[in-house]
Amino acid sequence: MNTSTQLDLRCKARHGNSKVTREEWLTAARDTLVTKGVSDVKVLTLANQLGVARSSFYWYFANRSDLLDALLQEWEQRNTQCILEKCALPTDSIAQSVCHFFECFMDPRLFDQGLDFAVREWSRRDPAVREKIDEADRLRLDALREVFKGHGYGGDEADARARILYFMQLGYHALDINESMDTRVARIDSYLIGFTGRRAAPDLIEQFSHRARALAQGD
Amino acid sequence: MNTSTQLDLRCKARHGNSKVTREEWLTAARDTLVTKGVSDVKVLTLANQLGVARSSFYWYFANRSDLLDALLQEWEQRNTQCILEKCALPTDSIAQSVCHFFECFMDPRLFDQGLDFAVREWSRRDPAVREKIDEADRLRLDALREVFKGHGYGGDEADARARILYFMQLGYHALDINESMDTRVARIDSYLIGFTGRRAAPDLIEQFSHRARALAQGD
DNA sequence: CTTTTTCTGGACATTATTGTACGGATATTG
DNA sequence: CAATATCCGTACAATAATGTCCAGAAAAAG
Repeated sequence: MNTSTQLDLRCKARHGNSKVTREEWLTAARDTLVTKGVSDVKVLTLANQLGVARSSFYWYFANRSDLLDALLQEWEQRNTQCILEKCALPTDSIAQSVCHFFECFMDPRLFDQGLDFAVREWSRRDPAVREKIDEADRLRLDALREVFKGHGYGGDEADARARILYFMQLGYHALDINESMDTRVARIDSYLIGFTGRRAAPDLIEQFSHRARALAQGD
Repeated sequence: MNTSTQLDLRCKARHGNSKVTREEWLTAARDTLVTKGVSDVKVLTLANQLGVARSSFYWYFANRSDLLDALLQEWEQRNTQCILEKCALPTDSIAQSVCHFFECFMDPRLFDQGLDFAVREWSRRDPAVREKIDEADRLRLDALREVFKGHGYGGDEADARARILYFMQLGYHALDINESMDTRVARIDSYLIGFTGRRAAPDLIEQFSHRARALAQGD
């Protein structure tokens, strides 16, 4: 408890009269962006949440727009990278590649689904944000298409399957379904047939299910 | 031109000093809900759009919440019904059933994709709306699962394929992709393989492509 | 033409949100 | 301890949004 307090003090209250850090403003703002949407990210609300006066905000940020810019930059750096990395992993089967892709969405430390969706919603009202989302989608779909092509699918089918897989994953989260990991894991066999058109090796499924349940526990 | 003017008069300005109708308030509100989200549906903005004073709004609606209730009711009556109807159509092949399902999303008179997505976004901030979205998703997925089961798929695979198909469709629109109908039709063959795991009859594809292009023209 | 019904517009009160100014509190530094 | 840099809080100003009140315009009904 004592060391933990010291650690807190090293992060917060590092200088002067500080009660909250810039990071805490950003975290609160990201939470609101994800749960309530960009138009509910308000300086007053965040200040009340953090228990400080509204004016303190303007020490860390020039204005509200400055805060939103920071959030967008955070998303831009994080979410696309892990998909591209998973797609680049060499595998023996298409099923294994698809499982790698799935891992992005099962481990909250990799791909932040809520943030991705929130930014997408935001993009519908802000052309600058829209441009960045479009580029992210293009990069991710390109990577997935190459994965299918690398496992012997023709250009057209690789493109269609990449889109089905990507849109399915996005659509799943857009619906904000509340399913347990067990429920999802139970369907992985059928999903892989649907996505790849081929039956996956049983040991791959076993391996993936094990890893999925471990991730669900560890978090 | 003359008859059209008469028709306008029969709808608008039916009584007293009227300049806009309740329907016009609703239409403007629906447009804003779809393009900008629920938090941008503001009485002042709508009044400016329609060219009347803000206070006129309160003749037609008790308050802002009353307007939003009306929009939700409109969505509830429209969007789920056409999916259930298309799923209930008897067919010779699963591919034909999937094509029927697709028709909902190709004909704007049937399923309003923008409205559906906007309500989904809205539901993330309003528990009452969330309940109605959940029920709609349940009904639609149930119907799709029965379609696959009716064409010989086992329970688990039918469930997985219903979800893939539904989430793919939702995800597609969530990403707000701008593709021409020609581009989409060119992929239908590969899509059907991905969704059903079976190759569709060539004449079915030809028939569906023809109908798709006709719908794109007529609108 | 008069009365009635229907709808609009301007004025007012209230609340929410953004942004600025400045004094003051607190830990760090010398 | 004194000086400094850092951050917070109160007060003020401006704008936008909601909702209410009521006079009055305009078509419909008599």
